[in-house]
Amino acid sequence: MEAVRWSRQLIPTLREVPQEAEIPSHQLLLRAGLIRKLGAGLYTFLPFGLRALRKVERIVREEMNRAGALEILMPALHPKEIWEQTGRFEVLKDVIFKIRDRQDRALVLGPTHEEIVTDLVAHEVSSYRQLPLNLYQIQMKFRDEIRPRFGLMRAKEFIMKDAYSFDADDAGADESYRKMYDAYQRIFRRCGLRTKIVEADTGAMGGSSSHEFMVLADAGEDGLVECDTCSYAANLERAESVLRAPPAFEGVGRAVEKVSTPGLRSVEEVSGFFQSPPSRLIKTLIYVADGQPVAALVPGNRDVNEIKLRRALGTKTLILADPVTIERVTGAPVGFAGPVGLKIPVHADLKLRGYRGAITGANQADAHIRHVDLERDARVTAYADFSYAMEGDGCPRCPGMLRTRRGIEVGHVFKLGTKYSELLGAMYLGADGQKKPCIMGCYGIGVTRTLQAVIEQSHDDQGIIWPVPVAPAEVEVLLINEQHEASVRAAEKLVAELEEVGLEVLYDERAERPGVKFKDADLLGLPLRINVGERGLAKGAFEVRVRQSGETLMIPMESIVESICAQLAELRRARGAEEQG
RNA sequence: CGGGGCGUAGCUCAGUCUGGUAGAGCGUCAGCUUUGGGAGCUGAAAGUCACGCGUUCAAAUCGCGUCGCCCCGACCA
Repeated sequence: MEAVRWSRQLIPTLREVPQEAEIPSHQLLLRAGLIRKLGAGLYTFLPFGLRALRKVERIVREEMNRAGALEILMPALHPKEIWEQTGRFEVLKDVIFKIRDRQDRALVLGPTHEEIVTDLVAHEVSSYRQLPLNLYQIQMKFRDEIRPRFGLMRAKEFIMKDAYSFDADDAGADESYRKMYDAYQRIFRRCGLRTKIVEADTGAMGGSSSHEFMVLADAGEDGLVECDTCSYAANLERAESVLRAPPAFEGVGRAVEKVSTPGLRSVEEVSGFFQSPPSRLIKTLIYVADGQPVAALVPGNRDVNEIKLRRALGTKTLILADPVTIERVTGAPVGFAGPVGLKIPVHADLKLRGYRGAITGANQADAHIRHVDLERDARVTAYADFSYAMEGDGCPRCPGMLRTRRGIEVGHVFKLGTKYSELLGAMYLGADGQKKPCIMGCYGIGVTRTLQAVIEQSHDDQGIIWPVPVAPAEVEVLLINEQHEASVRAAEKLVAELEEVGLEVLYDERAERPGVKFKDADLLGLPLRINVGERGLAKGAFEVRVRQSGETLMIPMESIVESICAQLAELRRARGAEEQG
């Protein structure tokens, strides 16, 4: 095989940080010459970016196959009708790219494939003997994101591995789910990623149970909580939490008192005026749920989690009321709503249970009331958990405390039930002769996002530090002086020997100064680098530099291949061990 | 969609307030020199100053409009 020579490759490294990139992984993808932008959320993979991507894909394939899933490839273009059959064209209309062919037929660019795979199975599966079945593909998805950002992290088109399981009964579906859950752990571990598995909301997908695989990173787009004591962890959209002790405020037992608060609308303004912590306020938000106004109450220091609130209310739609509605419902302009005397249903967050001595709006312009005892003074329709969990809240499962983190969602597994199989007719005939819908699960991995997450989690201020299994090549041979003939001969022989034992080698023989090549090597971040120069040759040795640790070793020329293989094995092993811990 | 920022050479940016005909560093090309952490010297190429309309004797610079990109928010599988 012809050696991969840097001078014959396209690895356009950048000395400076491109203006377009904010977070480390995005900057490094560009600076290391792995990707280039075409437009917002649209990227070209350059040769070395593609090599790393293929490595991730290979790991995903191997583990999916090992778990018994079958690879297929579905179309990216879908007739619009199939999306209308499940009602998801309406649900997803904002993110679906819609196009028309020359016959003016409506098509969409597939944002996901539940409908397509279910339609396939509806046609091809008819007996319980064909189940369980798990079909997957690795393919480009298209989503008209509201805001693409951070390079590959949230793009308009991205590569996804999506798998869909079909089972005859719940026990089988649970087993399929578990297999995928296990496979995902193996996949991310092999990619060198530390992931946190969290309970998640099922969102537009529908279904019952769901877990997300999160890569912890400050630049992550998702919030999550984890318990410092037990294994509880959840996406912030879903996270439950408890207040250990109801707060005790002064003024408990006294009668409600109206206080003039001209122009003070926000929690900050009001709590400042009363010299009270924001948690003492009861924040009252007016929503319109399925067309009906409702009040939602949360402690003043917390925000309403609308996903949890909608679930608690059991409504399809939930939007914050407009100022006109608020004034009509509360009798006061925005900023002075309170639960006392409201004529609409009042839903209170669980953390407000037992709130006494609280402050809230008076439902009258420029006035608040204090000494409010929620039970005594207001008619609360129902209590439910619909505020966002916060750092320091109690764990819902144990006496521990919750911490908040940020993460990148790289994988998501769902139990879907029979929603799609019923709508699209994916039925099978059971042993009992009964026709039943397949029980489905779906399982996604953002492949391109995973690649970026690896970089986000594994870099230093000099560049990328590739985990061996996903590195675009395993070893870089760096020729220090391309005009020194003995060095050239030694380097080329070395490259040939390394390739002989099956290693992937990048040979930097460019006519550049050593410093340039060193900097580029650190930036590109291949696990091991061998410097070939006069200094080492004089001692009959090669200088090996380990990217991760930064340590430099002098290895005798005769044992170099053996040493490199051993060190790569060690690097793989160390990463794996880290995962166990 | 709301808020903010930006758009000048391949990249990073100055010049815009106060209008006078295009700049720097890096990169590229040629040559010399140099070769262990982004060298030095000499020379060269390279920009319809995002686009359009307007104001003006004169527009990168002022006005209006459009497009693109980035960030924050809302949203999100």
